[in-house]
Amino acid sequence: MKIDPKSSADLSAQIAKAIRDAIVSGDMIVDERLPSETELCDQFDVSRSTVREALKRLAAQNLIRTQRGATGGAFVRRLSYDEAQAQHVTTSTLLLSMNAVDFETACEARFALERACAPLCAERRTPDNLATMRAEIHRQGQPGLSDERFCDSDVAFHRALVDGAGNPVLSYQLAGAVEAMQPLMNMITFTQRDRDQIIALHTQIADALEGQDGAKADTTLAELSHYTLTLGRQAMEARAKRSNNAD
Amino acid sequence: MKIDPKSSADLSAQIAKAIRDAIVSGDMIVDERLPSETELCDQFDVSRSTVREALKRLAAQNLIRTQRGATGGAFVRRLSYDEAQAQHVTTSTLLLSMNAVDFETACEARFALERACAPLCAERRTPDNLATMRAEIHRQGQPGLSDERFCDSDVAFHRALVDGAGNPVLSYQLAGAVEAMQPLMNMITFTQRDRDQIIALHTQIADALEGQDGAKADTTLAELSHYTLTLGRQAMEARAKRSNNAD
DNA sequence: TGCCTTTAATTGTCTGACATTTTAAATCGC
DNA sequence: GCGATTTAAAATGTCAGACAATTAAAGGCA
Repeated sequence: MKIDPKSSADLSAQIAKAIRDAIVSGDMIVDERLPSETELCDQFDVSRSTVREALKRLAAQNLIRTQRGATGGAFVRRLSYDEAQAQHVTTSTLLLSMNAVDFETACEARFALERACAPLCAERRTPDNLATMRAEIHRQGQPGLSDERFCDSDVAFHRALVDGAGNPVLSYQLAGAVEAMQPLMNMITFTQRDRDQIIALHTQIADALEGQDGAKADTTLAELSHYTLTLGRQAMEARAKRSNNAD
Repeated sequence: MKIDPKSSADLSAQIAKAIRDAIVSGDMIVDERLPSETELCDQFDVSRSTVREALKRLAAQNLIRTQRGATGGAFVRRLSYDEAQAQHVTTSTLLLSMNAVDFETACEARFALERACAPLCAERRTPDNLATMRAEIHRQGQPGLSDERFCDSDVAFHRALVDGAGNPVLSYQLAGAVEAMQPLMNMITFTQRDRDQIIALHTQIADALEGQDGAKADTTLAELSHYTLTLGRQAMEARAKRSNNAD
């Protein structure tokens, strides 16, 4: 583990990279202890502050955990699905908001990926998955539900669908697409008619999955995708109109 | 922007979280300058080392960039697709390796997602996309190509397919699934017969996409998925046998 | 043996200093 | 007055040393 003395980058960034490479390449395994801060100072010939900044960088990426005390130190951390997912959702959300991704692009990506789960979910969905979907559908029909809560429930419904595929890697990958859409969905005002329509489609999807009819689930998802796209377009137009009037 | 004095977590982690929340929520916008380190010391009532550790955490997540000099400081950074993708690939790869995800799960996820791109790609693929695919197919057929290079080319082919859907969000999401599979694929030894088979399927896929036949592309991808799964199973069995013999 | 104290190792935080980089202001020469 | 040069100031990057807090192990005592 060495750093390039000619590089112009921050020392802490170089050191973090060196250690990260060791972890990603498998040179360091899960729960292995890194050298103590003092030892790292000697190894890289830098001060303790610099080493600490490097370690904080790794900690921010969930690559290490630290423990105080006599047998403490920094340890390679096992990246859990939940953490990876949370990280992925944050990154995806930021990516969409910072790059002004339009509703249609995000929506297309989300439903394309989600439809990929439909056949697997139809095959493997558990009673638990179905119960979650039914519960969310019920929640979506409750009067007085705010648009934001309606969206929350929508996300929960779709996550149940994705989880129903019984493939944690798939769930992890899709969480980014589904959850990152939420801020965009929150721009939409759902009329009662919109909600009824969406609930009807959700019910059809749940029915199809319960009946293990993957093809039906897929076509209904396509319908839902199309409908959501229409709602999104209307919302964006209304938004554009409002901002024009405001000028 | 405040931190909880009762929290037991590291101060630098708390400060990083406070700033991160401000960025993610949109309170701070792209290219906005954060207070200087000295100002942050005053705001949070901590030392400069602590503030710096917090800033390094944010830098590690590509949320800020820093600049030295009189008008320098830390600025909210626009997260680019490339960075987000690189981050996503690293996380996905680590997730798979650290959690000993089996070949079948990863393979299933990858092809399910990839098949989601097929119809879009058939519709929108550019001559450029097709040229890349053909070039990679040609590369895959060259004699003396190492297994690793063959895998590289395989990934490049599939990335061209994904990019052909013309949806950057989709490309970003799928990069994680496709690239993270590579270490697992690298465990496979591809015989000449395996390669011929894969090349034939790749050619069929490219033909289907060129002819804008999404359904054909999809079914061929399904075939390829099945075939890859078989190869993976064989490789895992061979590996298990070897490790048994080694005992 | 079992409980308590001490000790050592390690990370967390603070303080102060100096180096480096970059911009803006001040100065100088004309 | 204007352009070039010098200087100053502001900011991050790095270093050194100190002390606090935490934890586990070693040692001591009944």
